Amino acid sequence: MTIFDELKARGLLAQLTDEEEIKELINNGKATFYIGFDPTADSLHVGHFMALCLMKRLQMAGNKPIALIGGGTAMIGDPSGRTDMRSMMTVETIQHNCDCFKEQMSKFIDFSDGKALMVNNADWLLGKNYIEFLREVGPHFSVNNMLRAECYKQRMEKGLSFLEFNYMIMQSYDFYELFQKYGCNMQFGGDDQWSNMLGGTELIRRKLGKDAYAMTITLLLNSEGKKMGKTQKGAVWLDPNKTTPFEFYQYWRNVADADVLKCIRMLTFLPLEEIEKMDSWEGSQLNQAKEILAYELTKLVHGEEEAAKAQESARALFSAGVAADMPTAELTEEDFSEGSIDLISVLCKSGLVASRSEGRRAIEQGGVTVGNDKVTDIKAAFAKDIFAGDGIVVKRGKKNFRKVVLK
RNA sequence: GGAUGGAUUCCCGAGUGGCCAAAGGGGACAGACUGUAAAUCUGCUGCAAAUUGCUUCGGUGGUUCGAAUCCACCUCCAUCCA
Repeated sequence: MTIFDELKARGLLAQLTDEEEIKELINNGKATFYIGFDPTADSLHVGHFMALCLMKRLQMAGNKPIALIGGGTAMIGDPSGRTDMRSMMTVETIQHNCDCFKEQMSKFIDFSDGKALMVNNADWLLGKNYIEFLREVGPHFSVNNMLRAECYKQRMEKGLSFLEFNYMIMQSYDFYELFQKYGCNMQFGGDDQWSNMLGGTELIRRKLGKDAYAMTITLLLNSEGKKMGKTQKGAVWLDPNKTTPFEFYQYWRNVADADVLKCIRMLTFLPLEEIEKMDSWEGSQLNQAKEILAYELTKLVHGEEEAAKAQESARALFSAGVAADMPTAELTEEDFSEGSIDLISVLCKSGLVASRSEGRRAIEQGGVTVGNDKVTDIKAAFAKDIFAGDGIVVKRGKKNFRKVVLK
């Protein structure tokens, strides 16, 4: 099976500028392609992960990836897919984020021996002179056309600043620059990037009279049409310090039935034949598929050892209620008065609830378990010795728990 | 620069002098049912020393016994005019 057919079978391909040409290039390892990542946070998240996987797949097929870090474009802020304006980031933050991105990416992509490149568009964008730049690219963009682009259309009602309006031009220039410098003939990205990417191919054609190609990958949406990889607490991060391997595992363990197969297909490297078998699974059997999905992804991001640990913990916790490797919270002597501590304090100190009011509520509604006992008395207090040694498992709801130990 | 309309809790959105910690919906959280899913039903959703107190309706100041609500100035946003 060719790489192109595989990408297609996995449902990754969304829009392509020239299907035949792109097929020819990537199947024969003749593509030098880039994907841009704007350093808007200090860690990559699940959305980036798809792009990294795509890079990896194409690299394995002999193509050369260029990871572009948007140290320059992040100064502008991409309005695509946004209904409000991004807050501007300071130069220092952007630089810090760039460094973090670099480190994380090297774990996925093989940058040795020039098999892949990493560049930062700050290197060529920041030094630009405004007037010169305008004369260089300005004539090739039609404002009329730009306003028709989907990414701006959505913003016409809510408002779009001139700053953000320029984002497309910057991204287009990146492609142009990479095309000339590295012979980069293709750009990939999320489907929301389509209009920005077309800006690049257009610019190359107009300025150089050459062809370049663009292809977008399907955005990973859940069955409700929302972007996956987001929780109410924010994104699901790849950095284990921001999202622990266990949390990461649980995120995928808990996806909706309707989304499991799609996720396995799009995100894992499992052979397609194997995935086809799962396609007929129904009902509670899908639970197995979720376990596979969670395990595979945790393995890709955090390594086999962490994945195994997360899986074990999850199994143990949900069947027996205790696991060897689980989030732990420590109490100190000062937390106790006269040798005991009240339950609301325990919930707060362990980070299971954000405020005492929330803790009180959780207890009143019967959502709190200490050890194996449900506790509904908000005044309940516990003696020091039950936290001694291995400590005791405190749960809020079914999926939030901490082992609470006396230090 | 001018005219008009706006800014309310996580989001949308009601409230236009006391009965307002602020309707309704969404989301989130907890419970029941389940398969760590979905749907459904119930509860709940500012903070705390919790039948009470404290802080909150873009910002600052003012009027008033009392302000999300009235006045002044400011900031930001949208629409139209230039």
